[in-house]
This record gives sequence, C-alpha cells and structure tokens, in this order.
Amino acid sequence: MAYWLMKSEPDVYSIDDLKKDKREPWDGIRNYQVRNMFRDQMKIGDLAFFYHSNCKPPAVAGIMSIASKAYPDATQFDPKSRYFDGKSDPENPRWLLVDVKYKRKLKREITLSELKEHKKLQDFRLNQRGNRLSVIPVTKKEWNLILNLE
DNA sequence: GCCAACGTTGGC
DNA sequence: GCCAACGTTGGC
Repeated sequence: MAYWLMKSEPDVYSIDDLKKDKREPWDGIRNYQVRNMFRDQMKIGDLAFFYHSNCKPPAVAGIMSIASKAYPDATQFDPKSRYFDGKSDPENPRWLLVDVKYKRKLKREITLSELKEHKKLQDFRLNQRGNRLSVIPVTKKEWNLILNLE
C-alpha cells in the first residue's frame, strides 16, 4: 500500500467538506505528473493526508483513502467549469481523477512549520523549495513520523 | 501583495 | 529543439 499527500485550499474544499460529503472526486488536477501518478501508481485503499494549502497556517488536517481507480475528470468537458479544457478529446480524455473517501481528521492540525522543523523530515518532498506538485508521494517512514506528531 | 520556482506555450 | 514570455502555485 502506498501513501500520499494531497493539497487543497480550504477556502475551496476543506477536510470538513470531505467529512460531510464522505466521498468525493478529486477534480481539477491539470498537471501531467499528477495525472500519471493517478493513472499508474494510485491503488484503491492507499492512504493520503489531506493538506490545507495557501492558508494560515498551511497544515496537514486529516486522512482519507483512495476510493477508485483513475477515471476521466468530467470538469474538463464542462465549459462552465474553471477547469474546462477545450483541447481535451472526449474520445481520449486528457485529465483523470480519483475518488477519495473521508477517514478522519487529525486530533490537531500539523503545520508546515512543524514539519519543516522536524529533523527526520528534511528530505520530505513537501519541505523542499519550489515544490509545486499538488499530490506528492509519502514514504511509510514519513507517514509514521508525521502521524507521531499528532 | 510579493516573488521564487517551475510548467506551458508558441515563435523561430 | 531552443528559449523567452507568460501563467500558476503557494509560502511568506
């Protein structure tokens, strides 16, 4: 089983929204590296941190599981959506997504600055500068270290 | 609001 | 295929 961290801006979609919805398509990904991770690496049952980005403070807020295989993101064909992509061919959709399922909120949020301070997380992808991927792989070791901060 | 990092686009 | 211009992400 693999572990992930997935970013979302809480103003747009937060862990509390997912708690309410229980299960939701993780739509709007328009980055090929992330699409390929969805397609090639994510498996049903994988676990992912729900990370609140672009907010104060940025932090890991909860845990969810991957609930589907990758399938086409419907928003790419919806002209009203901000994620619309007119160049995507319905016969061969460019953008994929996975469904995620709410598991739980962390007992407390673990902030980015805490993660940065952690000696054993210096190599963690989220802590490296210029990291702009909205979905990043997490090793089992990193996963456990982060959960231990809870 | 600023800006560093980095992906994408398009002219050549 | 190169690379300048531009757009986006996201911490600060």
